[in-house]
Amino acid sequence: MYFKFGRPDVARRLFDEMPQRDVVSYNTLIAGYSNCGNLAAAGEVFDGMTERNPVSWSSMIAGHARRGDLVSARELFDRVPAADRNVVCWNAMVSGYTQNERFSEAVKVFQMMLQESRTSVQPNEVTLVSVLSSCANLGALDLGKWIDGYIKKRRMALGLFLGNALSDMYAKCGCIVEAKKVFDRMVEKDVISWTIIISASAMHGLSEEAISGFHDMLVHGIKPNDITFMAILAACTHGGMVEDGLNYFEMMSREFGINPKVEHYGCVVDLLSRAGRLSEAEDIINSMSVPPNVVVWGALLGGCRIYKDDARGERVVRRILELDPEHAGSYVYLSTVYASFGRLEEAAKCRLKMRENRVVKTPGCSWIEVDNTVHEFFVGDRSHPQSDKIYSMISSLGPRMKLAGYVPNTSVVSQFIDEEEKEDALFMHSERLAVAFGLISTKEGTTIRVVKNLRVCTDCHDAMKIISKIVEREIVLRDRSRFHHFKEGRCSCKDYW
DNA sequence: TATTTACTCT
Repeated sequence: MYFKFGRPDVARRLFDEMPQRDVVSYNTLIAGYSNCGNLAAAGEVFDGMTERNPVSWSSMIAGHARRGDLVSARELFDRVPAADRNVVCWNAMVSGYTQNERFSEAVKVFQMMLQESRTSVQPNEVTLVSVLSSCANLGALDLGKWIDGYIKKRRMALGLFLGNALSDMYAKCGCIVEAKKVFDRMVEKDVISWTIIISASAMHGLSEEAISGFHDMLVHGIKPNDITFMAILAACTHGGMVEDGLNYFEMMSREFGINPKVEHYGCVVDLLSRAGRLSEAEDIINSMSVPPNVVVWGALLGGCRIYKDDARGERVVRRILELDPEHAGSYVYLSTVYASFGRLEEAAKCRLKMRENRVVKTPGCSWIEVDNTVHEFFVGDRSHPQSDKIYSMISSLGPRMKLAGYVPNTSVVSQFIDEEEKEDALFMHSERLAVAFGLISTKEGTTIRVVKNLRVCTDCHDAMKIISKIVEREIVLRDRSRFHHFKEGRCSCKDYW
């Protein structure tokens, strides 16, 4: 109780004054310290215990995981005596990885658990919710489907948590129909269930469905929250429905009393910027009720890049670098703009600054699930065991793609861009590697599903359209914010993204 | 006394 009031000192005094202390009193103290992030104190108490139970262990594991220290969490987990390693200990480890975006590790631990669980513990709802969340992030549809089967086999109830996690997994793995089926099967639905469906429609470019989902939700008496509005704004952005988006943005505070956060401004600025309404977007930033962050300015910068508004772009970059001198996107943008004008000296200065400030770009990474295994590819990756086959598949596609009308993006700019960019151009983008691997390792005609950590570039987007046509395969590519369904030379996003 | 779902830009 005193921990909840932010008074660990009082809690500790009470503990020290107790006439006798059992394992429960120790555990309470550990949980208290660990909840308020004081792992040093928690560890001291833990180390001093003569007798521990699963509660002591899981509190410690969860405490470290919450602070992002997965190494310590895992060390503790590996030290848990077999007799104490109950389902909550496993869950603390799986959810620890999930919450720290270490999705593959979460899946690995879950698979370890299944190995052991034949004799001892069985996964429960909490385990499955965490693993499903990891599957959703990884786009691991096979494992997700397996878990769906497991839920059915064990006749587990589809409560709010499990139903939402399952529905979201299907949505993020590209199966929006399945996601809706799960949603329909759920007896009880909350704001999260509805938000998942709205956001799923948005991700798949089904703006109308997202909007009708929003209104259905209101009819069912569920109040939208701030995240629901993020989903509906994203739907408008992906569909290019600017006026609708602006209306929902206004409705949010006027009708639902939700004050826009910096995230909502991010959505609206993105909405306007992608549609080319750059000065309106800039006006919004300059009149925001909360200070704009790098994300908001970054959304406007994206618009400046698409619509080649260099003057505004320069202004925006200056604001971004004030907030984050290491903002990689700004430097890349600047060097491209300078180079396109032939201002090579400025471009070179820009590269120098990047090096001085140790700017690190997030490397492009894509992954594909084949036979229950997630295969990961980075830009220009040659580390995959089947690398030779992958690259020869790509080369063999080349001439066929050109015949079908594919023109690689060899604009003048590419000669002047910085070294890293050049590497990108020379090496293969990760999504092509993943798709090529899919082509050589799956049956003819099956859909290829790839997930990418960044947005797909125009060149790869063109390439994917052509590939889908010449190999007669559907390619489903999930990028950072949405799905592209490539089929017969076309993309579901209608080239607006 | 311990563990669980949706989230803006590059």
